[in-house]
Amino acid sequence: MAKYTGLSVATISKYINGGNVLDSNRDSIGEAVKILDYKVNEIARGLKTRKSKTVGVLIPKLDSIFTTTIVSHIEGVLQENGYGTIICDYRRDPGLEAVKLEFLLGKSVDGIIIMPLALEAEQLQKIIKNDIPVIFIDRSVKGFGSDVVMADNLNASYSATEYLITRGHRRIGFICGPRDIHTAQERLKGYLRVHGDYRLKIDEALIKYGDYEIESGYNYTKELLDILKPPAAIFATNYEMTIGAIMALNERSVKIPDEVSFIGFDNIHLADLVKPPLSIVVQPMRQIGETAGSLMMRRLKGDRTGFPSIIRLKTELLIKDSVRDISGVV
Amino acid sequence: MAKYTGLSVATISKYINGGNVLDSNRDSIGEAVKILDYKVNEIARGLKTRKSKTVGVLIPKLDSIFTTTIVSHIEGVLQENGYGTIICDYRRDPGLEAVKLEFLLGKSVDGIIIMPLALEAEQLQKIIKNDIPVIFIDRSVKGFGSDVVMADNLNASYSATEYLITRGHRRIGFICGPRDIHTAQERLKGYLRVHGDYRLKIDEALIKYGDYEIESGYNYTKELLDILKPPAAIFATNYEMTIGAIMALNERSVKIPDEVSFIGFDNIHLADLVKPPLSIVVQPMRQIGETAGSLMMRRLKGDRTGFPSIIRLKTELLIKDSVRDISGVV
DNA sequence: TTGTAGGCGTTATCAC
DNA sequence: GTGATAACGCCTACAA
Repeated sequence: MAKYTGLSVATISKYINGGNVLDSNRDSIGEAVKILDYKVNEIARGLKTRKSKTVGVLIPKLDSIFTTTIVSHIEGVLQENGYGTIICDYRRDPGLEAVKLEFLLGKSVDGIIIMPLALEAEQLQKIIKNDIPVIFIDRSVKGFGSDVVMADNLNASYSATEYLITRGHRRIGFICGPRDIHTAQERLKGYLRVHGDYRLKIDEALIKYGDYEIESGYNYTKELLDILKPPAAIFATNYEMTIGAIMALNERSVKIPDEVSFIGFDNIHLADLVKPPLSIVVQPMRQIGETAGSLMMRRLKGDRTGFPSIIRLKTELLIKDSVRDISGVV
Repeated sequence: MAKYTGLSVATISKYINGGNVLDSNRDSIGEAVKILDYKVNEIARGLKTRKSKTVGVLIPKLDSIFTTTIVSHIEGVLQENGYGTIICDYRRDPGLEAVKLEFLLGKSVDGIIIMPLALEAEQLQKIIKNDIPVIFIDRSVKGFGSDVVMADNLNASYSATEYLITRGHRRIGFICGPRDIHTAQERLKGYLRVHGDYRLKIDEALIKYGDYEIESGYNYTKELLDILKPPAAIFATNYEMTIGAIMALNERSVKIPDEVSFIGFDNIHLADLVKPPLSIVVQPMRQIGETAGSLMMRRLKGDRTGFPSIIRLKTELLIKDSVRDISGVV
């Protein structure tokens, strides 16, 4: 480039980075760019600026529509801002989680967005020595103060359960996630709190701790159906377990909502796929992704306003036909 | 590092890259690595070696389980080989498709895996001037000779249709993908060929060209139900359109398989979610991903055996209860 | 406004 | 086996 135009690399660098250059030179450089099909070498630039214009996204699994939808929107926001996204999937493997995080850092990402599983604050602290922005999505890491973008899981669960209660249901089966996962804890809290608020007794037998996988939704639904006094309604608290639950209900030919009322989670398409259409809790995946993306952009620009901010996004309870109103009946 | 150990950078470089170093030096460097928490700067290395140890994956959309499952397995294979993956989603936007491709190249990826949409050979040729390996998945780009890993769409569709035919169905509604997409063309060919092989007439009214989205599955299913002589069976040829079709069938309260037999596509979970369990064509997503990943690794290592190879992976027809056998009845 | 020179962290090529 | 030294392509003082 320098040779072609007869100018120095400094001038050209200025041109590239929008500095002041004589019009005549501007033109000739512009022409050279075309002719030589010049592209800045981001690698070389990164070496100098210590920025890669890339953020890493670390997620538990690429096969969950919840996660990928969020990631997709994060990616969209970053892309608009000239940033690339490296997506890493740690397959819900706590070992891999740390490994991949290091991998990401090794790629010199400028920031990192994590949906953590078993990561601990200490580990994180050690791995991320340089202070690049870290944003958690969906869950946070206890003891590691950083931005978090998540759904308001407690109230999501509260509302859904409340909906069942106000329709006259008293024995509500609750298929919860793992005890050590934050979202699951919150959803459980919602369930418990609404029972308290309505002065209803909790029957521990109705609470099943699954692992957010299809299998456990399937198995625990069956278990719920098999207990002595089976629940009149079942609430599954994530997408996969909702699928599992429906499978079990189908297999047993349990009529929804006549025999059991049901509320599921997460997938809006699911709602209409099943007969009858399912009432579900819908998480604002798009909003989570976009919020995380733009927050990351702000942090990247050095804006630390409100750090660490915990952003809780409202969920929506999509009402369809899977809940029977027995409030009048009772 | 050099300063700390008193050795030259050259020696250290050799150590890092596994060259011969005196045992004593080996130890002192090893110690320095620990103390200084040394990490190779991949950026600087990349600048020198012109390799980023990263491959780009360009996909139409992150929200399709078909795509993400494949990507997940690609990523797994690459990771095992020390390679990173940059995933780019072009949102089924032909404009973005080229943009993101350039973006990927800008990141100096060493190889690129593409699930193309509207990309043309010429464009590709222009964008990818340096000859990094390119592997297509699911579909290829006409006129651009490169490796392709895909499902055997023709036979997948042939078998599914044949299954319907041998069960006595003659009027089979076919919800096809866009005419200009290769997978759709192949699936259509399968449908046509089996009709030929069984000497059955084709009724054009039964073939609907959707766009692989839920909406079109929904609409065309309704259209099929509304024609004068509606089909006895419907075959939807991708995941999204299968969902749409089921929604339409549910909405109309059409009984499967009593009133209409049905075969769907792609999602194994779907099969059991719906009542009755659906017979579906299952694509070997894992295999596609792993094959593409390891093929990429081979190409990256300079092994050009069999280039360009077109790998067609067998699909499976998962038989459940959504097809009625009327062969005896007729 | 433009050019020169030095450096970012690494690898490659020589001598030694 | 080791150490200077020159790249890699870019950015940034600082000097002209």
